[in-house]
Amino acid sequence: MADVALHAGVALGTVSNVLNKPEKVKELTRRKVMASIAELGFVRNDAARSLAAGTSNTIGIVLADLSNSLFVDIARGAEATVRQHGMNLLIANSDVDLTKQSLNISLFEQSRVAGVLLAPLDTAFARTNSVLSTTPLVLVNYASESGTYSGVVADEVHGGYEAARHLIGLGRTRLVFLGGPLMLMAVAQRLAGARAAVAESPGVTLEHIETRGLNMAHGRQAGQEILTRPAGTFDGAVAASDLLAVGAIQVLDENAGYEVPTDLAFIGYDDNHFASESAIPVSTISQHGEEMGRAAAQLLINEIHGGPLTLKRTVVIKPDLVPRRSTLGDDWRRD
Amino acid sequence: MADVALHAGVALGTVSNVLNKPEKVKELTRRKVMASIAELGFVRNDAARSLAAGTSNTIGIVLADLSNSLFVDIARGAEATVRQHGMNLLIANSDVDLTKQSLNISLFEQSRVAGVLLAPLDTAFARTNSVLSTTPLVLVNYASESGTYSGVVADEVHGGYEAARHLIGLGRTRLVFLGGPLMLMAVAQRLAGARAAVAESPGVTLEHIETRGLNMAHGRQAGQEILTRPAGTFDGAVAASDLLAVGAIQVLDENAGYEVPTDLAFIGYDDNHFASESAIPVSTISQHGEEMGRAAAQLLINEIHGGPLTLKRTVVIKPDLVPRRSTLGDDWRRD
DNA sequence: TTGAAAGCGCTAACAC
DNA sequence: GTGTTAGCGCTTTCAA
Repeated sequence: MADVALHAGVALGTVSNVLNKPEKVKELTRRKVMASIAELGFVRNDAARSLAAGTSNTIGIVLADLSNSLFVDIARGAEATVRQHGMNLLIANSDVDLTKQSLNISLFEQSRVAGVLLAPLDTAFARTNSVLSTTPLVLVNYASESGTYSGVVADEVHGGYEAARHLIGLGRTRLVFLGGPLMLMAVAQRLAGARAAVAESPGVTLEHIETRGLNMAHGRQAGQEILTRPAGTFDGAVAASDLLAVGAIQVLDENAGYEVPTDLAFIGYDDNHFASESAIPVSTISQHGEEMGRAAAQLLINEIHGGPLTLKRTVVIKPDLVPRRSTLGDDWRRD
Repeated sequence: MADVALHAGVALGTVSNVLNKPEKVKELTRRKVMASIAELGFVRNDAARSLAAGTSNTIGIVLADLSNSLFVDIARGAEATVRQHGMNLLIANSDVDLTKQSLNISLFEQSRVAGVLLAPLDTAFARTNSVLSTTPLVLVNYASESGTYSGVVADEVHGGYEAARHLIGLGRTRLVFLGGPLMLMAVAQRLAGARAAVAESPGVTLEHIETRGLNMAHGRQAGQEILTRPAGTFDGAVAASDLLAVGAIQVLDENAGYEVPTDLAFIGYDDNHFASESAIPVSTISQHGEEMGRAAAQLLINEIHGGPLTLKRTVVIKPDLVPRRSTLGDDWRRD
């Protein structure tokens, strides 16, 4: 920076001002300095900057699983908001590993980012021992039970409710809920929501087939399970994830007897990028990942500016129904 | 750090040594210091550290598109190698935006990471103006034409060749290549490989249906195109991406007349995570993203340790055939 | 506006 | 092994 000052014939402090408070510098001086910066290929050392300034302008986000499009959406949304505030977003992937998650959090702490967004595994944030002393932390997709942190969550109960309502609205009365393990809060809540919808609809029943996970293989198993029942046992299915739905539908599809959605209408959950692209586009509940990311970033930025005593709050984002062919049948038009 | 030293009753320098060169400190002292660190909740300031040390221990990776599983795989592989060397990996997403890509690179430059991995868009790295003055940079999935940078690429020509060979080996003789635009180097090379395989097989023909992109919608259009031809025009198809293949297969599947793979065997490209999970699991060419990531990270680390005069080299990773039902039919067994 | 100077928290080289 | 000290490159007073 001294070189730049020399080259531009100004004081070192002025160069700093050009970079940080351009409005405090005469336009002409500013141009001169900028020119020198370009000519010398100068790149400001952010380590020194944040050491001296005591604050960084980057925010870190720790994602539970980059293979899950929900988290990618969250990151995308967070980035938009962060950029809007002139800050940058750096991503760390925990890859469904609690140890890595802790590591990543402390990595960001060490590098003194302005704040951290944490999108943990459903059950995984069970008291991450890394106690963020000073770094502001906002949770995404997981509620801080103790109210220690602000956070953004999707209203899973509502999502489950909407899914079941949709089927009931289509005249389905013998529902089945596919999903598990119930240890996963999100699954339990979706099921609760579906149950609530059924409870308020006389004549509608809901059975729960518990799966051991939420991916496509589990979906196939669930599909097999459905096939063991007498034909017509169910006429509507809510799956706790799109993958589950797709897997189950495949099995049902291979074994003539159950046609989707005629015999059995299916709705999934997550709005996974390929849910709309499978053979039978799957109706689903979208959690609006980008919106969650944006909201979380906003909360974090508030906290960064507001200091540690900023009121902690939890923003709840209502998921929405995205009906497709697996419930509407041919009425559904592909774009 | 001074606090820790005081608390532990040692000198400040000793605390530094405990953190950086534990072997230079007596075990007892080390434990005392660690205890104080824990008790005081001390977190080392990495900004100061890298400022003083002149080197950071984190590596940044700039990814073209987090929604593309190839890039996620690359990141995962890179992280494994980076961690193995005691360093950390931070991810930035360019989101298919050249401007963001440049921004992300300079972001990493500014924060003085030890090195940068860049996985650009196919054609997008056209002379990114950010000239990394000092920061070592290694390319992934894109070859530096000028030999300025080391890099890791998949052998696209070989991949295309293998795909076509697979179909020819199954007795298919009237092939079609789906893919485009040819502006994309990867597509052009895959096509070239397929052509090479056809050229060495007398009696086998290859037609090219050019698409305007590589996603599922383009695949559907290509499928329509195939349907306009007389039945039996083609008996084998190589698609430049899995999404393309899945889209085309869907269209063919809906319009009885073409059964996959009986009438038309299909092979895609990328080993996209859902290629194996679509209704008809799609045979594909896997680019071994994780391996590419590992190799790139290794090259970068070599360069970091070896200094700027390290020999630049390009590692080529051969993609492999992953046969599934869309070519093998019922012979293929789902796991 | 400008120039000078005091650190930010840590590493590394040096004597002890 | 341990304690001391001079910076790393920048921001930010403060007086001019």
